[in-house]
Amino acid sequence: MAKYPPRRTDSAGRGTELSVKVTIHDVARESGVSIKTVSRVLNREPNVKADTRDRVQAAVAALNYRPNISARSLAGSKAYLIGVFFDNPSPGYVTDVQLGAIARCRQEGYHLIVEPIDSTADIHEQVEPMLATLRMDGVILTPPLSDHPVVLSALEQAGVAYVRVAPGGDIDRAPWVSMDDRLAAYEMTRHLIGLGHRDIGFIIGHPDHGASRLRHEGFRDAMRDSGLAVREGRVEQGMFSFRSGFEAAERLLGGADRPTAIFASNDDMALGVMAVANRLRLDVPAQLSVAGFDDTPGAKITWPQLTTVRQPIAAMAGAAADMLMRGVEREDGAPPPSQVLDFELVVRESTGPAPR
Amino acid sequence: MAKYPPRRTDSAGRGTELSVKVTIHDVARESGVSIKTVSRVLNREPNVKADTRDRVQAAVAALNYRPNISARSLAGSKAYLIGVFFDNPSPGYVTDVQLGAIARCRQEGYHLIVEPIDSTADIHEQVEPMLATLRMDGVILTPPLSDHPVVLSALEQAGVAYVRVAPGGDIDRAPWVSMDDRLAAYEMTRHLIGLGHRDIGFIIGHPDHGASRLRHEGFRDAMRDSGLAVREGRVEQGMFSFRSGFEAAERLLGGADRPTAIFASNDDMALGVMAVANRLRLDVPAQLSVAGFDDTPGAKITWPQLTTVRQPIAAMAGAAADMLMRGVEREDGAPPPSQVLDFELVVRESTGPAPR
DNA sequence: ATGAAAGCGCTAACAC
DNA sequence: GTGTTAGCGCTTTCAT
Repeated sequence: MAKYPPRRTDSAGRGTELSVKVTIHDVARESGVSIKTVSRVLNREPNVKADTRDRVQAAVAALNYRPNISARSLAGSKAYLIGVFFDNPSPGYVTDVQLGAIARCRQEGYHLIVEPIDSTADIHEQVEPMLATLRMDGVILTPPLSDHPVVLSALEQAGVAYVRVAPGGDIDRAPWVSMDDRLAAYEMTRHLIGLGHRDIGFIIGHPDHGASRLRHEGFRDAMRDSGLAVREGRVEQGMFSFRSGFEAAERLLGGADRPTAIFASNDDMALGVMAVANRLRLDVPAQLSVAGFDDTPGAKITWPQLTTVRQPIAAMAGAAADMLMRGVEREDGAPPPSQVLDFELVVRESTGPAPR
Repeated sequence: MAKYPPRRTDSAGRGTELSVKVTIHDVARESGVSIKTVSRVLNREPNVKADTRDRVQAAVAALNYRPNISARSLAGSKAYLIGVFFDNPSPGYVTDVQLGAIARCRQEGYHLIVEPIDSTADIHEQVEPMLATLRMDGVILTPPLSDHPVVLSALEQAGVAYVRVAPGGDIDRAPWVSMDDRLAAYEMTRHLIGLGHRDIGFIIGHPDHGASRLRHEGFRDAMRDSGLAVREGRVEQGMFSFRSGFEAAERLLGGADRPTAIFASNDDMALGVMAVANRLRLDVPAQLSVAGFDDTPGAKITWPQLTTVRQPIAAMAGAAADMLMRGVEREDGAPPPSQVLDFELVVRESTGPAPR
C-alpha cells in the first residue's frame, strides 16, 4: 500500500526524490541569467534577446519548471484565478458554462474557482469574504445572478471585475455576453406559425431570470406580427422547472379546447409538457407540437426529441473568461466590449404541421 | 456608467476609498499585539490568552480583515484549495459533487478548483502542470477518473493527496468514498422480483466506470439467489448515455418475446428505455417495469417518474473534501479511513406488478 | 537588454 | 503566552 499522502518534500534534503520543487532561481542558474530575466521570458515581456529567451525556455523545459501561482499572485497584480458564480437549477447549464470558461482559461494559465451561491441565504455574507481572501482577477456571473443587485454591488465594492452572462437588464452597468433571447423566441414562434399553428400556448420562465421577459416578448411580437391573437388563458407562468411545466401543461391541455402547439420558455418545462401530453395520450407532434428553449442535454433525452433553441452557453462563458483575462492586462481598465452571440434554431421531432 | 473594472487600489493613497486592503499588520496594530499573535488566533493555535484572542477577534471584525490566501499558501503548508477533477457525461452528477464538496469546504475556508479532464486527449499533459503551479491541498476524483491510472500516478508523482469517489477497484491504493453499488443493484433486482417479475432485462453501464461491473454483479447475484435464470439475450451493453439505453431497449423490446422488466445501470439509459416503450406504445409500468440507478434530476423529468437508486453523491463528495482537509492538518499524513455511505431505493411509478 | 534589491502578506522556527 | 526574524517564490522598481 502506498504511503499517504505522498509527501511533497523529501525528508532529508536528498535531491533525487520526486517533486523537489524547482523555483525561478533554479531556472536562472541553469540558464545563466538573473531571475528577473527568467520572469520576463515567462511573462512574455519585451526587451529580451531572442537567444537569451531560447536559453531560458530550454532551462524551463529541462527542469520542468512551473511558476508557483501563489507567489505570482502575491507579488504581482494577477491571481490567475477566475471565479464562476452560479445559483442555477439546471446542471446542464452549469457544466456547459464551466467547460466553456475552462477551455479559454487553460490556454492562458488561468484556473476556475466555482462558487455556488445560495440566494435563499445571506448573499453578501457568502460573497464578500471569498472576494477578499481570494482576490480573483474576475468573476463570471450566470443567470439569475447576472441580475442580482447584491451580488453586483458586492463585486463592485470589492473592486473585482465581472462579466455577466445573459443579463436581463441594467445593460450599462457592466460588461456582459448574451444572445438575443427575444429574437430567438420570435423565430421559434414563427417556426410554429409557419407549420400552420394559429392557437399557440406559451409558458413563461422564472420571473427572476431576465431572459424570461425577453422570450415572452419575442413570442408576443411574433404572434402580433403574424396577425394572430394570443387567446385568453393561453399563457401560463412557469418557474423553469419540470414540475412547473407539467402543471402549466395540465392547465393548458386540461379541457377539450386546447392549443395545437405549446412553446415553453425552457427545455425542462417543455419536457413537463411532453409528459402531460404523453399521459393524455396526445400524439406529439401529430396532435400537439412542443417547443423548448436552451438545448440542454434533456432535449435529446426524450422521445420525440425536442425542437428547441440552442443557446451558445459554453461560447458565452468562454467569451466572458476572455474579456476578464484581457481586462487584467489593460492598464486603464477600460471595458472590453460586450458581445451578442448567435443562437440556432434546432428543429427536431417534437414540432410538426398543425392538425387537420 | 460605472467605471470598469472598479480599481482595487485608490489612485493617490487616499485612505478612505473602498477596499484599501487591510493586512495582518493592521490587525496587529489595532489590537496592540504582534502579527504572530494575530496569526495564532487566525489559525486557532493554542497558547493565546482568552483576553488577547478576544481583542484580536474584535480588531478583525472592526477592520473587516480577511487573510490573503496567496500569502498563506506561499508561507505555509496549506493552500486552502481543493481540486475536483471530472470527465463525466452526466451534468447532474458533476454539479452534485461540486455542491457537496463546497458545502464542507466553506466552513473551513477552503475553495474549490474545478478541472474537467478530457480523457480523449493527453491526460498527463493536462494534469501535471496544474498540479505543479497550483499546489492544491488535495484533489477529489470522480468516476471514471477515480480509476484512471494516469491520473492517479500523476497525483502521486506530484505529491498531491487525493480521495477517490466511487472507485471500481484497486481499493488499497488510496483513500476513497463509496457506496455499495453491488448491494444496491441487488436490492433493486429483488424489488423487481418481489413484484412478480421473472424475466428481467439488464443494461450494463460504461465499461470504464468501475461501478458498472458491480451493478451487473448485484443483478446477477439477486437473480441467482432467487433461483431465476438470466435468459439469453437479456443483457445488453450500454454506455451510460440516453442513446445507448435507447438502442439497447430496441434490441430488448424489438421482438414479441420480451422481458416484463428492464433494469438499466443508470437513469439516462433508463430514460432511453422509457422512450422506446413509449414509442412502442407499451404502458409503463402495466406492461413493462423500468428501473434506473443514480436518481439524477432526469429521473423526475419523465412520466411516469423513475424508480431508481439514490446515490449519496453530494454526501460522498463532502466526505471526500473532509478527508482531504483533515489530512492536511495531520503531521504524519496518515490516511483518513475510507468510507462506505448508504444508498436508498427510491420506488416511484415506473415499476409495478408483473403483467398477467 | 539585463540585473540588484525590495517587498507582496503571510507562517515557521525559535527566542524570550 | 508572546514577539522577532526569516523566508516562501515570485513581480516591481529602478539601476545600469
